[in-house]
Amino acid sequence: MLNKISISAENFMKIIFMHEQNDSYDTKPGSIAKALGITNAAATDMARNLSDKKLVRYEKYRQLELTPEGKKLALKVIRKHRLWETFLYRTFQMSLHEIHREAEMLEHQTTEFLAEKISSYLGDPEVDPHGDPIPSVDGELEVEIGHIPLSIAEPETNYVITRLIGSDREFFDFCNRNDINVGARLTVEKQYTDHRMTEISLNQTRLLLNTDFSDFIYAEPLP
Amino acid sequence: MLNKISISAENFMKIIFMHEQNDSYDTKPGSIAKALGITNAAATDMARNLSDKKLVRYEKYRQLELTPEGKKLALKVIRKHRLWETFLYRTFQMSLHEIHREAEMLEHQTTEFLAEKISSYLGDPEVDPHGDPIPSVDGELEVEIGHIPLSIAEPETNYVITRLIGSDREFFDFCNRNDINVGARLTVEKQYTDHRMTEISLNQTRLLLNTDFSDFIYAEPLP
DNA sequence: CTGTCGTTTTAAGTACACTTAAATTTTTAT
DNA sequence: ATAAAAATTTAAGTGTACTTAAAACGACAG
Repeated sequence: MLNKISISAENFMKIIFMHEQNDSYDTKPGSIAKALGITNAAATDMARNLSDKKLVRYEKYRQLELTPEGKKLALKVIRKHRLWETFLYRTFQMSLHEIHREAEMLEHQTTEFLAEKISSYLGDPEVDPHGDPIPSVDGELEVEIGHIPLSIAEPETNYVITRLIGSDREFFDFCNRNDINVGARLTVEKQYTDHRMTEISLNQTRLLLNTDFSDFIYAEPLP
Repeated sequence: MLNKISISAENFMKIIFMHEQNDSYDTKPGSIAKALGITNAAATDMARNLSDKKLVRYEKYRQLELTPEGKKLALKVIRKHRLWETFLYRTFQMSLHEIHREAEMLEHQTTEFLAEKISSYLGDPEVDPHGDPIPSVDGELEVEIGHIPLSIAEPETNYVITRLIGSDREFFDFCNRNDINVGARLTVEKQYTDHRMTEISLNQTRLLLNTDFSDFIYAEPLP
């Protein structure tokens, strides 16, 4: 009954979960396909497949939804991913870009046994180096409140960075070069709404971000 | 040209390499199949497949042989396996059995980049906790000399344990309970050749090993 | 209300990693 | 030397994870 689930299926459910959390994406086969780099047809296939296994709810032309079991599996994978990221970051001082790339592979070959060794070795961290919350062993994910992307932040206000949710190398290179890390403080100076730019200052430096970056840096206002 | 090679293929080549090193095994599809838990037919299939890719030399009814490229790939996988074992052993104090089980999975999802991080973190070790030599980055494997299984060791002679090559849990449980570790010293007291038993003593204790264990504990004589 | 555009689904096909069963070859035992 | 036993190969078939191409559908613009 509890037969092994494939790497492709794990990734598929992981993406559904992430899109469910993220209002800017839908969970129809097309957008899952796009995120995974496969064709729509392949995604429909997988959806029907996982539906048979009762991990995904699938009705033609409608949004995909994870069943409770599907969600549980997705969270297990995400937990392993974020534990690996934290571990690689701390142990080998790898960059945010590198840890993501490696965790993406390791997450699928990690037993619960190892995952818990890693977790307790790290002191059961609650967030990974990108600021993403780590699901608990029993599949709870802390709800996140109050943080917003810099692209819609209030001008002339002080913020603390809570998450860096980009995934490409250039984004992380940029963050690195400018000390943009989870926990860093900054001031949002001005929003150039028409041109979709955000001016911030941190460390006595001013930076002008376009939405390619400002959409992916989350922060919450300082009191 | 350098297209990705599958986990199954990596394991297949790894077993060929190990059997090539080990006179007690042959490298015909049948024994590879047995080691992998697949049917002979599947092994023949894979052999033809890897032959097309020039990683294995295959002629009907004959022993399989790795080509130089095949050997290089096998050694890369074995390097990753043994680095992971060493790392998990040192970092999480996992048992010899556990590290093998986990490394068996992780080895296939480890970039050269990560492997080298692990290696230098560990101080570029030459052997793993089982005493198995770790292939170098460029695919050299130290030739092993002078060590033999306890089953054929000289009676009334002192030895130092160099390798523990079992793979099942009971074997490692046994080693653990009796302080049988790489580097430990012992005396081979007597060989009961007819009954295929070896009597050894270490730590003021006498143990009678049958070949299920004495074939898998390697040692070299002390001067 | 309808036509069109974009998406989704279906259909057909490929590659891989297997399986079982039958045919063939090699090995071994007498 | 030869026949039986054991192993290997071939053949046919399965499930997964894809692909391309064609058909079906839904959203919405006029």
